[in-house]
Amino acid sequence: MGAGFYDVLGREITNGVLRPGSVLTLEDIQARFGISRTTARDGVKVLESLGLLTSRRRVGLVVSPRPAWNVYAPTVIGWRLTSSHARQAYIELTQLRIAVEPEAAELAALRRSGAQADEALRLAAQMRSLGEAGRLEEFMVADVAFHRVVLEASGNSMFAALADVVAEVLTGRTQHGLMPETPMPEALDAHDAVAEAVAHQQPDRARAHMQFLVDEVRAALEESPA
Amino acid sequence: MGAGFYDVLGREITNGVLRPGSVLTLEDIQARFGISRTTARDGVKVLESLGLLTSRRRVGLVVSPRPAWNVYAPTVIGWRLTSSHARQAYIELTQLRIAVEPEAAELAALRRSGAQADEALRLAAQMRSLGEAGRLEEFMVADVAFHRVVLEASGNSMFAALADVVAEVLTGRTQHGLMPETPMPEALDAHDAVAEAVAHQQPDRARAHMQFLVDEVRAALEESPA
DNA sequence: TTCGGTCTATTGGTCACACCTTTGAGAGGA
DNA sequence: TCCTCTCAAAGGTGTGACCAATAGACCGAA
Repeated sequence: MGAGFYDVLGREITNGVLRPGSVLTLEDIQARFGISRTTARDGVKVLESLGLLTSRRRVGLVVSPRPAWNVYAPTVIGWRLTSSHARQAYIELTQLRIAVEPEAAELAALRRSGAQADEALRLAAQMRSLGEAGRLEEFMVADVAFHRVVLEASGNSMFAALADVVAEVLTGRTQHGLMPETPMPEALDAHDAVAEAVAHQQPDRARAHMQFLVDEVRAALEESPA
Repeated sequence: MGAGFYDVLGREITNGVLRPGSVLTLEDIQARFGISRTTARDGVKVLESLGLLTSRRRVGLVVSPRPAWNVYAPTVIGWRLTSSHARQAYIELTQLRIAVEPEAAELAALRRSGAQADEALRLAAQMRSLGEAGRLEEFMVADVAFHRVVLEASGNSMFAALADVVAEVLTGRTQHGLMPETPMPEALDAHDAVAEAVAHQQPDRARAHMQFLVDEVRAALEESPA
């Protein structure tokens, strides 16, 4: 894990070890990681474009305040999810998911391609059989794929870009006790209903059933320990 | 406008002039912009971290497919909004806003600080007086500030990060005919209601009135020409 | 004393050049 | 036909030099 040295710095910043306002210099970085100026600047450039740093002449590299971070960049999401504030990150991602998925389902019902409709139906059916058979591992894979199809079918690239985020949340939910582990029958029904509504181009129904699904998540989120 | 050469390339990619799969080389870039390899690599590094490019040895710099783009990065949003597909970008941003703001309002009612409550009330009142006086320029400023406060008060950094996006959408809405230009009385009432609900910590009410506001936007979006 | 301009050391920004590392693709043999 | 081996093309890294901006110290006039 960890591609380059910038990975280390990125983690330290998102983790809070390097607090906003802290100042580094290229020389610090070169010395610390035993790399050349060229390489150090490369990494800094990345962190800069992720909103974690700003470089100022005669000053150095200043750690940016949290509101400046690109919290939607996959790299940053990854760092946050493996930091000591992972739980908070999961909660925020889940809230985002709750907000977006019903809207995405509605749009998907309007814009989905034929292939996407088939895929949604297929995955919903697969979820049912895997869920009822108790094959949880494979169930989760199908679940992730299902939500990805819906998000992509929305035709909105900003929703589609959240597919990985939702995958992350669905995969990690059990680790944080934010969701029931065993798929509940009503959830299976709701997935079916969403798939059918998307396939039959019924936006309101698609939204309603997806709303049901995320409301379950919301409830689990609210009753989970702070 | 346009910070460095990477700005030009970023625009060409998001615009579709440089299509996904196209291949550049560092030498191409150096020659085209008359810059050194170091500088060229700096820019490439940025475009890479925005998901617009991937560099592969022995091949060059390959323009990434659209799903790989970091469409939430402020830079990319800016490029898309000034590209020839600006309208599509606006629509997507607006849909995102529609999805997120009701949820943010609900959370804001639970988590807002005292100062944020005061600010929301103040801005709502200001919107009313400015709106009724027909001072549209200043009205829009207050409107933007209002929505920013709510998003920030949600306590979710991913919602807060959308404040600039919403500002962009609100500012640019008249240019795209996606919203009525004159603030309608019901909208003023709804803003007031959201502010009060947030101040009095009534999450359901806050959500409902924000929902009313974005439903107006949704309606305008649906009846606008494709 | 206070304000404003100037001067300078510090730090990032750019450049040229050399060398290392990876890898696609073609040459050549089994 | 298929596999392997080689090689050149491209990005990746390192070095040292110099340019450009600027925070902060310094100094002088009001």
